[in-house]
Amino acid sequence: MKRPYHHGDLPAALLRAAGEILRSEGLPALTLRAVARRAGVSHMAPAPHFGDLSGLLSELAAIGYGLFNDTLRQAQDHPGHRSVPTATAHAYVAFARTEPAMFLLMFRSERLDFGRPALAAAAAEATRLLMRSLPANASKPDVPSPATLGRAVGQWSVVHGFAMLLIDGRLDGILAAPECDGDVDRLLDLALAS
Amino acid sequence: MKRPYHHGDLPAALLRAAGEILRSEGLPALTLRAVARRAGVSHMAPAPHFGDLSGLLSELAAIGYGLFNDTLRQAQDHPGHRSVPTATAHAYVAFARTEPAMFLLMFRSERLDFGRPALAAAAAEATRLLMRSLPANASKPDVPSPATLGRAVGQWSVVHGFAMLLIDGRLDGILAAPECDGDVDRLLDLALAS
DNA sequence: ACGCCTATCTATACGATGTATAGAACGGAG
DNA sequence: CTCCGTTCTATACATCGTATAGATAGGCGT
Repeated sequence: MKRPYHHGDLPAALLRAAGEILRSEGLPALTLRAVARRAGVSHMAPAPHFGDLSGLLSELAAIGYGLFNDTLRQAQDHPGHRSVPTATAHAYVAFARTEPAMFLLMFRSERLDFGRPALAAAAAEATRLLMRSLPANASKPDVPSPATLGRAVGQWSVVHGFAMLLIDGRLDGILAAPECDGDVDRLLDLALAS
Repeated sequence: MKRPYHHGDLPAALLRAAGEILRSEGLPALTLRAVARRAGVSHMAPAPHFGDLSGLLSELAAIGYGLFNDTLRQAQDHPGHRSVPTATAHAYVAFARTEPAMFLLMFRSERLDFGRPALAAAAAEATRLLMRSLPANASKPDVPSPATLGRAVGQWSVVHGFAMLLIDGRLDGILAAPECDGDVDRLLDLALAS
């Protein structure tokens, strides 16, 4: 049962290990050496595939954006009883709640390299999906009116800020209030209604 | 010109050095050893005063919240041509733009210890100021109506999300568009108008 | 005035991390 | 079959946070 010298598909195995560590132990535990340990290789094995740490984190974040985009797409295709923008907002917050560490990794650009094609494409697709959920400018869809632009940025900002504050525990006190009774979706609806 | 063995007021000197490093070199450069180096003491000198790293970061964040609260207060007392909530929003974003590293430190609770009285008090005062900028519930100011609660959380979320996305560079593409022409305040006004 | 006691600061050590480098093992091209 | 580049290992180094032990100084009781 000796592992062969060449792994076969080490990049995929490393990304899988990184994802597991990120989910189970959080962002601070996501180190290069820990990933290599979990994948059962030496701590310098990732180098030929990902370069340095930011390389691995960026590829992992690209995968995260892929899942994120899937979530947004599904919410927009099947908004249920909600409007499309509201459904998108709930999907956004739900992703941040389900995968908080991944969400933080994705929106913490300091350790990420957006020069990587995979990450750049996935992140661009995410913003495209977020902008799509808004009523387009009829005359020229490529050049949105200031009002449309403001609505897009405003919508994104509310949802992103809500998710960030929520993950950071800043809304815990408010969530405990009897008005929402710990119901995050209800509080989000209240916030969106303003 | 030999420095005495006992510094005199090492805690203040360390916090000053930490603030300088944070401003000039950013959050990742803010290490315990770097702070001690800049203050001219051994790297274990901070321990008796701040305990571990999170202690020093928390006290520095408390100072940051103090400046932040001053900014908010001044905007609310002298809103100028803007409404009080809008002036508060602009002050919020202006602080994040002027001191991005400090802003990130303050809203990155993972390395902070909110058990520290100074930090807990300063952060609580910040949320109080943010909630104050909204029309209070006339009948029972302590128990806000759901609509008021929603408006408070919504307002905070937009502004926080806008600031976070801005600092992270996520709005750079939109800012370059001709509608706002790089004017952050204008884009914020558009976002708030939605 | 004197001696101890505690807080403060230094020196040293240890494990962990990211990265650079050199060398070993493999796989495919000629 | 040989060579060569890719992949992986082994080792080394600087840096970080922290634990521990020892040096220094200021304050307090006597």
